[in-house]
Amino acid sequence: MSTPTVTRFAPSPTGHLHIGGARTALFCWAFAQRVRHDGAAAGEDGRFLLRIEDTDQARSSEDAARGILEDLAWLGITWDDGPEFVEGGITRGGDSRGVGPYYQSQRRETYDRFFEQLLDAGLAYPAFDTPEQLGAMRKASEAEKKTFIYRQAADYDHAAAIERAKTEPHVLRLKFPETPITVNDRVLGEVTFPYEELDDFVIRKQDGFPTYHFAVVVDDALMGVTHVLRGQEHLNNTPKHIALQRALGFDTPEYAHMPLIFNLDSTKMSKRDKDKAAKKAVRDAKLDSVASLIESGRDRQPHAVLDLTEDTFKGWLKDKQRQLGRDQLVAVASLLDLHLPEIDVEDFRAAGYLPGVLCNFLALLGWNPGLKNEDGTDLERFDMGFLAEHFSLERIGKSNSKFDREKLLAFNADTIQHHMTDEAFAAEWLAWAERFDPELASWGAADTDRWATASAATRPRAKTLRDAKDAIAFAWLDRASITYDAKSAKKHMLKGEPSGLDVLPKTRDALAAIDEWTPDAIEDAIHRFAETEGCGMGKAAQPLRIALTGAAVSPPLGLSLALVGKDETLARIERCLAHNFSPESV
RNA sequence: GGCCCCAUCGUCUAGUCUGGUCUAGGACACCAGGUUUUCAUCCUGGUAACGCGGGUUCGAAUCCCGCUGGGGUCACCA
Repeated sequence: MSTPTVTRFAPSPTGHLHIGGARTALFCWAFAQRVRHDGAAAGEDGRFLLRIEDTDQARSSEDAARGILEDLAWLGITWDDGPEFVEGGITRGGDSRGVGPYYQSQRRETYDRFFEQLLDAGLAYPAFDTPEQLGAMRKASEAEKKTFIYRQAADYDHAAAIERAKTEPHVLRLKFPETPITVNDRVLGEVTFPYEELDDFVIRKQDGFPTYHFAVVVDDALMGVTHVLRGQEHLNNTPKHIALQRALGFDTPEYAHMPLIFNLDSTKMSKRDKDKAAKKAVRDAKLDSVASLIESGRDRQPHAVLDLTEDTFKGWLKDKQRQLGRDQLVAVASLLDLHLPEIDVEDFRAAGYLPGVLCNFLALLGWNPGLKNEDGTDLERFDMGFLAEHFSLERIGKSNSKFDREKLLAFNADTIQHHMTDEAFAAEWLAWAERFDPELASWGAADTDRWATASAATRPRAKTLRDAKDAIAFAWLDRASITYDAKSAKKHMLKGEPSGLDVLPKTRDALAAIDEWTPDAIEDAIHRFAETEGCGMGKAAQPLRIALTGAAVSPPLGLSLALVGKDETLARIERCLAHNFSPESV
């Protein structure tokens, strides 16, 4: 077998997986999959590698790394090489090629070896400038309206510096070769950077850890990465990486820099957006204390807001910079009935989006299959398998795109409503609830038949797994607390001859006579009733809906009544009949 | 500000490499009708774009130049 084509995704574990990172990972995955798919017969392999870039000691965490692995797994993005992750009997990652470890913090000796090599060859050198000195140099350059470029001093004495480095804190810098560097990008074409713009950047920090630039180049080379797909924000880093590869004697991989993703209003999609939205909502509601916030959401659980002190809260409100924790933001949002913008993969998951839909939509941001459907419309709905077969660098666009949540929502709704069976939906919905709505999950698990009915009733109306509950909220209503919507009651209960109130008792009797309380039997009974009564479906159905839910809206009656149960249905009808619907009272 | 990248409907985009078949197509959103026992769905129709200015050419959304606009980047972060 020939040398495999290897792509890699290398997140730094400083938080959840950002939606932009998810797209990068998706493209890397798809590219490797395509090679594997097309090259299988020829003995070629495509591999997707995952590496954790935790060289920033202060900001990295094991929890974050674990979270990113989970997010990727949920999306359906599998990695061939990398941290091992076992879930549902499926193992992702592992070190079958023996090029690990995949945490950069565990690769220190490797980096040290290459630092040594560079130092011996005089291609890298110790530098002793303090942050203060560097700051002053930058300031001086800025005063001259020039970009600060760090260069080795003309009288630099390498041997002396090496000696001095034995006892003094220092960083290592690359002696940048005096030549322009051309990046041959698979998306953007040839891009040349003049030597004058490139400086002797730091490759080893004072704490001994490699900088990103160094680690990424060494690891990519040693791990056999052949194709580097990353965001366009890295384009300016590429000449540095190429210079390093040359100094170290590595091959330069293929590069493909992809366009960036922004919010609809052109701002960056940032974790901060959520905090901003919450802050604005709290201010708009003129709530200036935790107590008033909890008061405003009276009937909701305060959850994590409770651990907020008044001081913290007030400080947060006043200070643009200060941010609340994730759980606290969620709590604030739920108290205010506020929809926070989804930024991280986890946000979309919590909001009830399907992973396949998210990937589909993400793939369309910057890539397009360029194919048509049979009816002549553009092909834009596809699954992971399609991506694995059709993804190509050539069809990646060059311009940035904006993330339109409306379209994502439309895709998600379409999939739930038109491309999913009730059974599949029931399973997905329950899995979602287990993670994000335990109360709903236990209600669902308690009665399988009822859950199936609930799923069948709500699926054709649900846009997300989260909003699925809305359409059948009446199932949980406490009978005594049902209030009848005045407008609907007037229209469907009082108007006409006969009025809804006249028909309802007879409808009740018809229902009471049903033996087998199933959606179909109920639906049949109501239809037969309307026919024999000659009153039309509207006259039979709408009063029932009002009795059941308090308003004239519900899923199809068979499903709605089956969901509520026979006894409860009849009880709600009785309560409704006992209610005073006189014109004055409604 | 220096350097670098980009530029088709409000948004995602097809078309650009290989100029004519583009009075620029699709999707989402929006508007107007229609179907339906409510809601949701569904069907039909509609509004809406080649940033500007120069070239090249018989002919330019497509090629070239300039301008404008947008973005990225200038750390001992990644």
